[in-house]
Parts: sequence; structure tokens; C-alpha cells
Amino acid sequence: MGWQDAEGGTPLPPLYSTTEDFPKRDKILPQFDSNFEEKLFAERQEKLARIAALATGPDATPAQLQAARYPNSFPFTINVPDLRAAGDPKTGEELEASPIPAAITGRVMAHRSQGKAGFAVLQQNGTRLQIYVRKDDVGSSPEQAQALFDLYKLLDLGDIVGVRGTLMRTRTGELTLHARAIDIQPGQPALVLLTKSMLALPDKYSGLEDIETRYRRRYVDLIMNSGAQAKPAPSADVSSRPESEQSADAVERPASPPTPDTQQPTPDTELNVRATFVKRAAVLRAIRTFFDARGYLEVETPMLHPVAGGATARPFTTHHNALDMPLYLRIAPELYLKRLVVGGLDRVYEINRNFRNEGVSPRHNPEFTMLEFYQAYANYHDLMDLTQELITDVSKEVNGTTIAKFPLPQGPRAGEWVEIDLANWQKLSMREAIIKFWPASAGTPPTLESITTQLDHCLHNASKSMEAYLENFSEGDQYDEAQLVADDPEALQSLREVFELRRRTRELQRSLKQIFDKHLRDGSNKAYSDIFELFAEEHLIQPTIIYDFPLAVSPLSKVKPDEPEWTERFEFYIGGFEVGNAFSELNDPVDQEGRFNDQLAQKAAGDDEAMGEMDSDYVRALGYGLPPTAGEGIGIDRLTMILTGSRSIRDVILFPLMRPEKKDAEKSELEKESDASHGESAE
RNA sequence: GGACGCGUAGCUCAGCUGGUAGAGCAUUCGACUCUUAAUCGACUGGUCGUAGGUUCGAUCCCUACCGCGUCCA
Repeated sequence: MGWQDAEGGTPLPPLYSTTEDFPKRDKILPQFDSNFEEKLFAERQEKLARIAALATGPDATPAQLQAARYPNSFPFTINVPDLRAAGDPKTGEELEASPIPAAITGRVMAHRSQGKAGFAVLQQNGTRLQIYVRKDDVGSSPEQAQALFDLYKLLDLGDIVGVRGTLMRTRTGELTLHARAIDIQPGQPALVLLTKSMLALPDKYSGLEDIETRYRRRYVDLIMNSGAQAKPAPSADVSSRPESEQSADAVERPASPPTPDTQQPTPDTELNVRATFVKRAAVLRAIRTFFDARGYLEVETPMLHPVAGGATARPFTTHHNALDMPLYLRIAPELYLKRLVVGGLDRVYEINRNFRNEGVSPRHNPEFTMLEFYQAYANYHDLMDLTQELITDVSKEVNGTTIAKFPLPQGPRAGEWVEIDLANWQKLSMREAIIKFWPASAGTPPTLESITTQLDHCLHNASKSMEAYLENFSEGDQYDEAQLVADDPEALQSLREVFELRRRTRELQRSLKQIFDKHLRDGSNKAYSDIFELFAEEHLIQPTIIYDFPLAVSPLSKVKPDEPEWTERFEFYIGGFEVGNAFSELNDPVDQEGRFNDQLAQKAAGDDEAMGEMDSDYVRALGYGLPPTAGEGIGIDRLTMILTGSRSIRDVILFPLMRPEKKDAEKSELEKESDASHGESAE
């Protein structure tokens, strides 16, 4: 873009000094919901007009002025992280002796003016760099310098600018781009406004902390929580100022360049939303590399399903207008992927979204990303090996280590940070896991033999034992908590622990009883997986493969040759929750049809967790012959949670589902409308 | 779905078992040519989530609802 010298020396007239000066106008953008924002918007429109006039000079036509408000490019020579990498190892003397010129862009995150000079901090690609603007050397003529310094003074936090200059170090050692004309882009101004920010960024120091706003306005979250904010880490010593100390050191001993996009989050580092999503992309890339290298073909199967199959979950329903047919958003790609193996694509994988019309929790989002892969001529033992290899590999690729620091999301230790070694796996059969984590309150754990052949008996004993255990507890009710506070805080603490233990035991006992009663009614082996979830799941923090699932909960898995009530299926658990699910695929079409029918019968009998519809084309596909095949699904969001140390699935999904935030006015209008329609329909 | 917690200025937060609101940052104006949570001076900014109730009087107490969070199912 061209630059014309503006008239020098003319002081800028003030903006609005009082609210009365503030021009009355119709609301331009109704989504600005406060007077503050409306006023700010108007002020910044005014500043933008002035900046455009400074850029074009006094003789510009209205069309030129309009175009100057939003320039359409800036020929930057380097990204800020790369420029830092180039400048951080250099001392001030070195930078003076052999200047490094650069043209960069960035968002203004700090703006400090002091008369006829000023510093601003730009942020780009998650990295910050200070710029220095002096009135006497920012332009190549006094007139241009005046105009550019006027422009500098009209900048606001949040503005996106282009800056040309050479690297220097300040007195305190901070690497800084000194804005001035540079030889590599002759005749171009040292400072250009590229986009004006019309809204106020959050507090420059505290940033954006409100969790709800962070999810709803992820764009602001990404600006403010990019790992470059001014505030020290929460657990760091507040009295020290680590950044300024580092800067002071840098004169003699320059610090290595910060790498905010690759650092491993731990309880000791600050929130870095940007790094989380950069890492999520790295997870996907590593998975693709892993499967591509092993001869798997990446495929895409339908998301719109006439029959929602492949999992037990409630689907979202929709409708195709032209064909006038009901459709479901897929709950799993499984049945399509196995059709492809029938078709001779022996190794396939798909990474894409599934949709389940169920609750929202720190581990569930209605749409989530699933990896599914299928391998012909393999069984679940092969996939156990492959899984360990995959997870270890991805972790190394993404984090450079197999150690993950992770805040436990649930259970008695919820919130506690644990260290997980993703290269160190254990395997337990489901029944072994139940025995291993059999709670003390449930009495002597059963043997493998007894739990396999006498489940009724085991559940009966456990239930009785827990009832007795709870009765012995009841004396705890007699303590007076207030008295204990005064007497002995430690005793109170241990009393609280006792209460907590009793509460948990009571819940455990209640759940156990429900499982037992249900089992007595239907005699189903589903009780095994229910008990497993109740007793064992929360303890599975280190990577654990749980294998051999009851037939009753595995309608798509092959049964074990020696135990027809059990299937060749495993799930793996990390951090106390399920991350993946795999099995030797059932490929007998007759058996498969029978199992679908069983599921339909269970559904009809009121079991919400049964599959509700027969996919007869899938059965037909099996009729052509599915080779012996093993398949697996891995929750990418959950895996990413572990690899990024995120405590909620919402922290690894850019735009998690939120309830709409209705404005009061809208709400009352909606109410009126619905009242009116009720009135009409009543007539 | 249940229990508990939170909702006060654009952001981060105070607000005393009731007397219609404060701070810092940001904004606006002024000073300052190496600052860095810049500093100094002056100002501006609020339907205290929403709707009812109790009260002479409600940000505060009560009820319902909305949104978010945590735990549980």
C-alpha cells in the first residue's frame, strides 16, 4: 500500500471528553449488550477514520479512505516465533553490530506510551514480542514520523498491526523490534494498522478466566490464553516476577526461546488453550502416520444413517426433504467399516465425528471424535499389542515422552494430579479386575472359579457384607461436629473422612443392590460389566487392558471358543475412564442376525441400553463373507485429554455444546410468541 | 435426573446475618523519548443472572426459573 506524508505538527483534536459529546446513533450492532461496548465501538470507529486519513493523506477520495480502513495485505518477512528464535541468542551489541531487519504482524496486547516514545507488545502465533516506537526515528521524514507516531497513539489493545524495524535489546535486556524504515522493504512505513479491534479485550493481566465465557467465546480464549499472558503461573511464587528477572538475566545470558505450542501442561504451568489444540492436531497427525505406515487405508463412511447401528446409544434424528426420509446422525461407523473389509479393503481406519443424543459431562460431549480401525486376519490379541504400540507411539510423537501428567477427573481422588506411564500396561480379565478391586466392605473377594460359576452367590454375600459393614458404622452419627472444631481440628478431619467413607460405602451398597436385584430378575451376565464399572473402573489409572466381556453386552463380538457366554472383547482404561473398545468381529451372519433379534427383544422389554434396530443389509454383507477381523474404536477427545492434562472434554473441543444464552428481551418475546400460538390453537 | 456451589462495571474481584454499590485493569482527557501488571493526575462506566415474595427499605433473607461448575445417577 502507498504512503503519503500527512501534514506534520498538527495536534490531534480530542475524542469525546464527556458523555454528552458521544454521538447519538442507532444501535449498529445489537449484539453489543452494554452502553460501554456501544460507546467503545463508536470511539474506535472514529479512531479508525482518523487512522485511515493518516494513511492516505489529506487529498484522499472517500473511496480511498474507505479502503484504507481495512487494508488487505501486509508483506511480513517472518513469524514472531521465528524472529524470536533468531534474536533471542543475540546480545544487544551483536544486534547493533549486525542489525536484523524484519516486517512482522501481530495483535497489540500491551500499549505503553510515554510522551514522544512508546512500547507495545505484539502477539502472533502464540508468541509475544515487544516493539519500540520513537517519534524522532519512526519515519524517514519528520512529516512521516509525525504521522506514524500519531498512528501509534491511536492504537488500542487488540488492534492488529504490521511493523517494520530492526531488532534491539532494551536497557533491561528485552528483545524488541525498533520500528523504523528498513532497507529490505524500501519506502514502506514502519507501522501500519491492519485491523482495528472494535471491542475491548479482557483484562491484560488477569486475562479471561470465566469458564463459561471461555467456551462460548473461544476466539477470545485463544487470544488471551495462548501461553504468553503476563500473569505468572497460579502455583508460582506470587511475590517474584519471573519474567522481568529473566529479562534482566538476558543481557549476559539470553534465555532460550519460549516454545508455548509444544510445552507439556502440568499443574505448574499456566492455562494454554492454544497449545492444547495444537497438540490435538499433533495427536491426529501421529495417528494417521501410524496407520498409514502399517498399510491401513483412511476412509470416510456416511454420517447420515438410515439405521443407527454399531453401538448402543440414542441417536439424533433428522430428515431429508427431497427424498422425504428419516435419517440418523451416526452413533458409530462400525457397520460401514466392516462392510468395507467384506469388500476387500483389509485394513481401514476412519477418524471422524460420532453423535450421541445423551447427557453432557466432563467426559461426554454430544458430538465427539472417534478413531475406528479394522484389520482382517487379526483377532483381539493382535489389537492389544497394536493398541499399546499406538498409544506409546502417539505419546512420544506428541509429548516427546510416554509420561503424562493428568488430573483425575472422578472418584475419591478427583482433581489429584497423577503421573501416568503410557508405555507401561497391565492386562486383567474383567473377572480378575472385579476380584482385584473387590472393596473391603464387601467381604472376602470371590475366586475366579466362584465368580464365574456362582455370580448370584457372590453378589448375595457382597450385599450382606456391606449391609453389616454399614451397621457398624452408625455410631459415627453421634459426634457433634461443632464441638470437634473447637476441640481438635485433626479429629474433625478424620471424622469427615469417616463420613465420606461411609457415604461412599452406602452408595456402593445401593448400586450393588440394584445390580443384584436386576440380575435376579433377568439372570443376565450384564451384571459382570456393571459390577466391573462399580468396583474397578475408577482404579484403572495406569493404562490397563480389560479383556473378555459378557456376551450379553457384546452383540457384535465373537464368543470365546472355550466359554460361549464370554466374548473376545477388550476395553482399555487410562486415568480412570474408558478410552478404547475392541473385539474380534463376529462374522457369522446367522449368529449376527440372532444377536440383533436378541437386542430387539431386550429393547422391547425396556432395556434402554440395547440396540433398537436391525441392519439387515449389514447381515447380508456378512453373508458374502467377512474374513476373520478385529476392530477397535478409540475416543480421540479422551486420549487428547490425557495427553494434554485436561480435566474436561470441553477443554479439548474447540466449540463444546453449550445451552444458548438467551437475552432477557428475547426470552420474554419467545414467551409471548408461545403464549400467542397457544391462544390461536385454543381458538 | 439429584445434591452442593457460583452468577456484582468490558475483564479480574471486594461488598460486614438488610439502609438502592466499591477497587484494580481497560475506556476518555492531561503529563512523560528504554517501558514492561509502566508511572502520575482527572474522569467515565452498574436493571447486583431473571421473575416473584418478605420488609418502611433487598446485591444481601425466602421461592421459582435461567446459565455455568463440581460431585453423584
